Amino acid sequence: MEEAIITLRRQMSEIISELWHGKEVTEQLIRKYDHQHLNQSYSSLHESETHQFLASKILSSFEKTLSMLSSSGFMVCYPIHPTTTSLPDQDCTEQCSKKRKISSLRWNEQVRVCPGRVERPPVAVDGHSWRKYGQKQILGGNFPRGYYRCAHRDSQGCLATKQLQQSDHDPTIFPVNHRGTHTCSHLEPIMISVEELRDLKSDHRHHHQQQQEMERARVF
DNA sequence: ATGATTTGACCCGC
DNA sequence: GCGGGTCAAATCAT
Ligand SMILES: [Zn+2]
Repeated sequence: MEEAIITLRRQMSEIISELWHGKEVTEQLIRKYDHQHLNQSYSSLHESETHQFLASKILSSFEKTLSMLSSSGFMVCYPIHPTTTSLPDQDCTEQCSKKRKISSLRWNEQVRVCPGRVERPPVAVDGHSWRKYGQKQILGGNFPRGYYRCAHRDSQGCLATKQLQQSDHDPTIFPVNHRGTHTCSHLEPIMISVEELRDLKSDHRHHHQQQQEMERARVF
């Protein structure tokens, strides 16, 4: 039983890596289409737009699958990749030596993204799901600072928060300021998903029964 | 219809 | 009053 779960975990992480890969390649494809669209190297503009539309459908299919896994309680971490790395920052140690309780839960990291992915901040690369709740221009910074909180704040009272602000000097660097650690559980949703699976199976049966009955009814 | 993002308003400490 | 952080209504996406 225990072993089966370990095996499942490993298989799931391979599946998730593959999904990330598909998502990434599709993003490359979309960028390529954008480029071609700009240069109008297509004879038909409609054809180009159709390709872009289909590619975006593929992308959202990958993203939907990933988010379904995530909301089912699986850790959907971005796999280690040569062009995308997350470096822990040094100063996370003892700037919090004062009387502050909360500050002990603060740390920084620098997320570097590949040059093609500079437009959108790398919010989900840590495997947690976040909700943006604010954005602000900060003095001396050209890029706005984005404020994110854990998506399970209401459902599980998780108070984890982070701020992202693209670096002015190197736009491929996104310094992240974490505030608070996650108290949300990933195990509970997994248990629930097992229950749901059972329900889904019976629902399916019912659905099939209903369908068969309807087919039968149509025949007669 | 539901859920997520956007964005100006609002709040709080200095 | 000013700058940084959060709220929430309007808007956007699915
Ligand atoms: Zn959390």
